[in-house]
Amino acid sequence: MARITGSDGEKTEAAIREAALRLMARHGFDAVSMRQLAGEVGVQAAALYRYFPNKEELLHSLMRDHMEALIAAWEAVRPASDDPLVRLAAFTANHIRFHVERRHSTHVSNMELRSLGHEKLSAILKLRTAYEKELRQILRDGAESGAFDIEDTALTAMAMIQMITGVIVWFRPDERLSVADVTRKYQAMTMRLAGAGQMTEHGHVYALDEFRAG
Amino acid sequence: MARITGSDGEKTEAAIREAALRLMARHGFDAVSMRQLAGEVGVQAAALYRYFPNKEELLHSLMRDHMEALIAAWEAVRPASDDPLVRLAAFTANHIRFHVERRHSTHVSNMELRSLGHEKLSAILKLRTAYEKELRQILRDGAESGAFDIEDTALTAMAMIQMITGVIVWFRPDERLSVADVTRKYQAMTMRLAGAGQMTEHGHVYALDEFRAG
DNA sequence: GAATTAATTGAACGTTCGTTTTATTATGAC
DNA sequence: GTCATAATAAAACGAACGTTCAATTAATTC
Repeated sequence: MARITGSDGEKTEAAIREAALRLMARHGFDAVSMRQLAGEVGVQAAALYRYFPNKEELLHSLMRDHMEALIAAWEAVRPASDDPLVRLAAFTANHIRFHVERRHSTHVSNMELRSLGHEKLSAILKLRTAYEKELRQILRDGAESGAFDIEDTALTAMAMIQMITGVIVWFRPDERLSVADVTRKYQAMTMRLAGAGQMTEHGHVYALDEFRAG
Repeated sequence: MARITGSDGEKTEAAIREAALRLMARHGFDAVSMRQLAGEVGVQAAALYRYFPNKEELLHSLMRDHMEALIAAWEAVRPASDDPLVRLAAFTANHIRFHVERRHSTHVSNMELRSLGHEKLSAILKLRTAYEKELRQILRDGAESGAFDIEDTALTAMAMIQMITGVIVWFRPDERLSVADVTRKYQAMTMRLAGAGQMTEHGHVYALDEFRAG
């Protein structure tokens, strides 16, 4: 036997990606075999090689998609305003929303970098650096304009990103807090880290609904 | 051939632990084979089974050691003072020093939890929770006494831990910043997150040398 | 210096891995 | 309907995996 009734290339590829993210997020890249992945999709292992030349390419493709989607999501909501507070609030909200919605691909992208070869690793890190640069620029602008009070912008940017990415470690959407709650609280914390504390006292921009909802 | 001149059980076990941490931190638990590990130690794979009954037990042992050492390190430097600022500064300094000094075991302990079975995972998480509870208590005491201004202590504690643990992602001890520099800057950031900003303006306790040096 | 114990080797076990090859079938175009 | 092609199955490849076991030797004990 070979081709099965109702099979469809595009659907199969999407199913492979989804299953790969889910399985690899839970068990890790190495612990997921091509047979197990194929079984989850309802297909034979050999069929996977019609869509990805090998296992590492599959991982790389998943990670590239993740990073490109993250950057695209940010570019879609990036405020026209040049107010650093508005921009930082928007960045935080977008980052949290994206990572909560894509917890599987976030886990894979954050944990499996070491399973990539040199060139593929560099390609992913390049995207990551470009994204982090956005935050650094916001902080630098805010520090220059006096809106923020920051001792070390590079270090603060790293600390912020680690803090807000960490949401997915403990956050479960069906608990006491909604995504909107968490976003608001993390926005308040990034403002504190940026030294924008004095602005919070008169009910400020970064609590606007557009950033709360993400 | 069998036993080799100069061989010694204790030294071999220590060498196995060290090599396992180094290799697993770099390549991941699954990607390190018992043969590769044995080769790094200068021994045959079968010799490893004299010290650890299997690969999972080895991982569990490494993680348990890591967590117990972390808790012991904190108990050794925990201030007698009940000033929340002093305690938070000490916690931050100890956490950063410990994780920078043990970056390999930190990576393994943070990344390979999913390679543990149910019971072993629970045992490690129990230790982790006990450690995190220390920070939560500091924040709660500070919030009650008015030294801190915190909206959500549990969430703030998680955010803080993620932030300060993240140091090992980017920090390399031979760069522009010393461990003391990084510690001081992260202490300032945890104080901001705790809402203790007003205290920093009169050159406060948490900049004392004992916490800077760790 | 003989007996015992601790430490290790080397070979082997069955299993699973990523991947390739070849054959087979459903689908879409004409 | 025929035909090309896209999609998959089934079987097989060698290599590597974690682990076990019997044999062997260094160190220790008496």
